[in-house]
Formats: sequence, structure tokens, C-alpha cells
Amino acid sequence: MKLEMAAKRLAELGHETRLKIFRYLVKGGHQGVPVGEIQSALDVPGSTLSHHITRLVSVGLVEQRREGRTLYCVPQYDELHGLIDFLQEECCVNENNPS
Amino acid sequence: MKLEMAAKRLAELGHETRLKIFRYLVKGGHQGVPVGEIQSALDVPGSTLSHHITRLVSVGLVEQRREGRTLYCVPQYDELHGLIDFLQEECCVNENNPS
DNA sequence: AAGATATTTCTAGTAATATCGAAATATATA
DNA sequence: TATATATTTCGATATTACTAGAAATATCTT
Repeated sequence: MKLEMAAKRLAELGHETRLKIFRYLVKGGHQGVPVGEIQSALDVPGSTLSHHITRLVSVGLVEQRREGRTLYCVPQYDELHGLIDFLQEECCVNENNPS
Repeated sequence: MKLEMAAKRLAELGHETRLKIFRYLVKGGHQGVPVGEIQSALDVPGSTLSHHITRLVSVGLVEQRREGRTLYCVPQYDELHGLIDFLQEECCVNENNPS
């Protein structure tokens, strides 16, 4: 993952409401969670929720799938793991080797 | 880790310059890296760099240790791992169990 | 003490983000 | 077609963050 993308994703997760949303999705599993369920579970006004979900989608951490009137939000586990790997990349390779 | 703290830490990492700084520190190991080395390695103006380091310190992702005129920045690996664990906590526990 | 080195604080202009009610859109059902 | 449900878009305001030059502080050396 490029640093720019990693920073964007971390920034989106770095907001209490969005982090709550994302964790709720991660907990929910691969089938995804309807927007309406997130709304009642987390008690966020619709317009605010929609804004935050749009941002998570915009950086690829969430995708959406429509079934009739219901929009499911699906967390992108691969991107999450890529982000985690990025944070630990080259960990300590310069330990005791001051450049 | 509380959600509020996790969000704060993610937000600080969600900035290109700060993420570069933090990764440089993570790579550098437990002894830490002098501010001046970060400055020349990443080519950031001193006042800007100081501002970003202060923010990383303020959320506990970095600590500092002074040796004479030199300030070493030490990444807090435990906090990083705590953050990573937080992101994966309860992963998929509701898979196929719509509430 | 004077000068050099390392880093921070101050300051201010600019830009980005958060919030949520109201209105709009999309889809289903009667 | 009319109504209900699900979700988004619009719009306006308020708050917070980014940047970097200049000045200040801290420590070391001579």
C-alpha cells in the first residue's frame, strides 16, 4: 500500500463515529450490515451517518451492496490487513544501526 | 484501549507527514531517532516537524528522551500493537448472526 | 561569557472537516 | 398510482487543523 493511501485510510478511521461504524462492520462479518441497522445500533442521524459511510467507502475500507431498499455495508478485510501490515513494515530494521 | 483513544491515535497517524515520521521511527528501533535526523531524512521545516512530533507525543505514540542538545524520539511499540489489536477486536463474531 | 547547535513556541493566514435538518431520490408494496 | 421505507444530497454554520518564518529557549563548547 502506498503511504498516501495508508494515511487517507487511517485518517478516516481516526474519527470516533467512523471508527465505531467500521468496528461494527468488522464485527458483523463478510455479509455486511444494512445502513439502517448501523443507524439504530449507533444512534447517529441519517445524514451524518451517510456522510461518514461515504468517506469510508471513498478510501476503500467499505463497499456497498444493494438488496431492494436495503444497502449493505461490507468491511474490506483485505484493506484493513494491508493497513496493519503497512504500520509494521520494516519494524526495527535499523535497530542499533544509526544511519 | 478505549475507542476515544484509538480514534485519536489513528487520526494522528492519518496524516502523510506524521505517518512518514512514525514509520521512520518504527524502522529505527527502540533506541529512538534524533529530531534532527528525522528532519534531514524527511526534509520537513523544523517548526512543522516539531508540531507533528508534539501531536504524536500527545497521544502516546511517541516518547522523547533528551541527551544533551539532542532529543530522541522513541516509537511506542506497545501502543501501536494495542491499536492494531483494537482494529481487529471481535472480528466477525456476528458472521451469519444478524442481530 | 560568547557563539554554535538543536529544537520549540509564537503567530497568522489558509484550508479542510463535522454536524444535521430539510428536501430529494430510489425502491417496494398496496 | 399513491404511500411507505431506506438512504442520500443540499446547504449553512462552526470548529479544528496545516504550514512555515521569525523569534525564543536549551544545551554544549571554547
